[in-house]
Amino acid sequence: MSWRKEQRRAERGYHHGNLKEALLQAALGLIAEKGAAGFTFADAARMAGVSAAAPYRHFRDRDELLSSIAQRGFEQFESRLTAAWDDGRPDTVTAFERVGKAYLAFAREEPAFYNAMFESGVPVDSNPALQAASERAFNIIRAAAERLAALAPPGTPRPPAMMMALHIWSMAHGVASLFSRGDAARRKLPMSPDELLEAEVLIYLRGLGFPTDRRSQARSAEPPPVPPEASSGSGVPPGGPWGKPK
Amino acid sequence: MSWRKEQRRAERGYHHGNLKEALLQAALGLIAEKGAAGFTFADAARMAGVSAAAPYRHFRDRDELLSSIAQRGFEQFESRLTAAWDDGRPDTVTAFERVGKAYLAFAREEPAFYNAMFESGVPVDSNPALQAASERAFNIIRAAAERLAALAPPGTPRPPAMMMALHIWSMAHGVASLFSRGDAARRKLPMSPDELLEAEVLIYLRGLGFPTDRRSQARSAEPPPVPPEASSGSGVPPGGPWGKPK
DNA sequence: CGGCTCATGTAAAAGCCGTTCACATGAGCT
DNA sequence: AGCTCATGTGAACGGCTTTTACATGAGCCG
Repeated sequence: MSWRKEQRRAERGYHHGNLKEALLQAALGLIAEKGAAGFTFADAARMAGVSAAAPYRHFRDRDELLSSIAQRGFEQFESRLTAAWDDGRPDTVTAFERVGKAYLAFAREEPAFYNAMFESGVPVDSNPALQAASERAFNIIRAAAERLAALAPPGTPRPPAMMMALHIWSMAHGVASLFSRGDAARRKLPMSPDELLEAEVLIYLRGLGFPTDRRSQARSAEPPPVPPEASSGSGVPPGGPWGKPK
Repeated sequence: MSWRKEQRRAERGYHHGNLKEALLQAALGLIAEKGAAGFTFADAARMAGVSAAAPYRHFRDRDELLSSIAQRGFEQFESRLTAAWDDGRPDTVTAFERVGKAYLAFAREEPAFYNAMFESGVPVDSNPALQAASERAFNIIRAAAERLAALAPPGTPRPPAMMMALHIWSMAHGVASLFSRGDAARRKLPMSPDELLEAEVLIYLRGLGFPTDRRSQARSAEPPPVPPEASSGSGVPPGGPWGKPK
């Protein structure tokens, strides 16, 4: 009856316009605030200005909303990782590290998505689209690992790219999940999560025999002739991947 | 009124005997079944055979129960890690890898505890006792890293033990959280989580310059005279830390 | 042994949430 | 204008959390 309601109806088109989108946005905000566990279907409805039953016209239940958000999260995640990887430019190792940073940045800047994707208890296989999105995201890491593996110094056995990808993923997820979540109470660290992960990945790559000091890394993705000293123990950059934190 | 109730009263002593313990056990079972998110205070009360209000005599609210379980989890975790570390016997690297395996074993065998500790959204600092227990557990890893760092091959800069500990923790947590949770739907892997983590840690240690083939590792914790070839690139075990999975 | 007291448990109630169902409404088509 | 179907509403059910007033019986004190 109130003119306010009429006006709102006018602003948006039909009934609500696009309740589905509004609910997704509201849920995203609520999850960012109170976590996926604290998020409530009714709250999202209230925030969108509709009754508590309305959301059921767009989502089978609360879990489906969560799953939709997780799916969207994986899609954005994929595009961020893709951009960071930038097809291995300017060189494979640099791009690889950028992917690691992008992983952490996503966890930090999109806590709601990250929460829905990895910490909400939504099983990845609850929804084929979700599963597919998750795999597409992982495939970025996998493709990067593939390129990196191809650069393995000759003479040493070539590491399986899949394994490398899983290792990198576990490191990034471990750091993000333990140390890199914004406002929520987390552990105290002697260095930033970014630095922590960067050092971890560098040490790991060195363990695989990759030269990890920038000087020896050619700018092209094509394997340059590796100077023999680069894969020996003395190729360690002075100070190591750690060193004084800035 | 029912004789059944009377009998139960007889079996246990006073009122219930030890409701607190019964509630903790019930909650543990429920969390193992349905996850920390699905666990309900009322269910635990029902399982213990008391009214829904009774638990409030022992826990301020549901969160405090969860936090108590997380605390207990960290205590058991600490004792498991301590046993696995076994003060670095028979040699530091072997013991170190055993700690990694113990980490995964705990996540796999005590999903309820692991869930409450790391995935329930309970902030570590919600309870000083919880925080302390968590730190004690981490200190095991830290102490192990300290011993390992002391073995760093001479000539190379010594890695900070704290950083190593954080790296190892993030790897173990990453693998456990992404791949190593029992019944819940998880990703498919080309190798077991244990193998994945073992390879990851070995590569990492090699990246720090540690000799990682067993032959070159003395049984004592005292640094043996490191043969110079052990820290060079040719010290790689044939096949690398991966190789055919058994 | 009798009675007091306090910890421990119960019942009932308020408030919230998820979910369902019958019903209302209005957008777009004929 | 009228039909129809997608979309939103209101009311209702059961369940959960938490609080409050009340019950009970264990252990102590005389």
